[in-house]
Amino acid sequence: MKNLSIADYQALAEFRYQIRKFLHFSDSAIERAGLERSQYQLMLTIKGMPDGVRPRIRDIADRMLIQHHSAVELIDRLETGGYVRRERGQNDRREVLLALTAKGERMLGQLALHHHEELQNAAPKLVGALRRVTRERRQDEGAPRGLKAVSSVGR
Amino acid sequence: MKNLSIADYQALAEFRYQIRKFLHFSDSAIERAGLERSQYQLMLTIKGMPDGVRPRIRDIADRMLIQHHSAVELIDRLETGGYVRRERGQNDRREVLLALTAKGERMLGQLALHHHEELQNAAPKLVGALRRVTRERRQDEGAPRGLKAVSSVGR
DNA sequence: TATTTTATATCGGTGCACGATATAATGGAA
DNA sequence: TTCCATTATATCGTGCACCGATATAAAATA
Repeated sequence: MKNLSIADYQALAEFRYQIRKFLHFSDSAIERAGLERSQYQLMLTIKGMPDGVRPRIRDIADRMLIQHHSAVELIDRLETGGYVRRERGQNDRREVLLALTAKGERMLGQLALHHHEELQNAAPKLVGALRRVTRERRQDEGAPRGLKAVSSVGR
Repeated sequence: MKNLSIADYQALAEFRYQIRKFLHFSDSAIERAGLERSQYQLMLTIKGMPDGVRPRIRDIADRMLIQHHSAVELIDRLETGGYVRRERGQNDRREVLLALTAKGERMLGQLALHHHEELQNAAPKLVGALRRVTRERRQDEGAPRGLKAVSSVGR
């Protein structure tokens, strides 16, 4: 079985760090807005559907890679907060079709914009970390930057 | 205030989906190995330290972007499982220096290799999604692929 | 009509992370 | 030396995300 080099471990660690940093940013932005962690992503998932498709709970669960009953719980809270609307399917009355309310649209708009801006900054480091993992380096990306968060280690 | 286009929302949603997919893969690989979600990352964080640095709990917490007492809990469970070793600092006896045990090294090696392989597949889509968010398209990446997980929507 | 399948919902439990707080060693300041 | 602020780690109780098991109800099929 092939083994990884120290550089590989460092690259993997760096990639996880970059993901965590982005999600950490995301979490605090969402929390400041008064939402829960996954509520933003569920709204984004609705909004990101092709064209004007009204997703069912099943579709949301698939896209978020969670069990449908986990999606149900999230949607319960989103509906309570007035961000999302449930509507029974016309043809198939088992279905629940989802849509953002006006309030949901506004909130999602703000948060998504904030995330979009952050990603303009964060993307290069994420891409760089991925390149390091796949060893697909390019000149213009330079060497891996030092582990800033633990620069205090030299004690 | 500038607004985002539908394509922007779709790009953001796609990026979140790709991250979730990777983390979902990660979670199941880790669970199959009998570990908890963050235990792998903590071990990886130790291993990914520059040179032979023995990190303190403080360093781990900084690098994982969690509170130090959250790191303490994780390390408690890792130590119980025999993956990580605590050692009091010589100079400063408040410090706890961490190291992987042989068992920890073996486990981390397997998991990291598995992750490394997966990233060879996943990286292009992640990079593509990031490019779409930053509008930095390149010809060889093609248009955003359809939302596979919800292809069932056309019902 | 009876049975199976599909869609959503409910319940109880686990892991991750947090805030508040405690313990204990260190480093200065008086 | 004594006192106090700082730093490092640990403990306790809490909330959210997600899960497995199970329930309800509509639809599809036999």
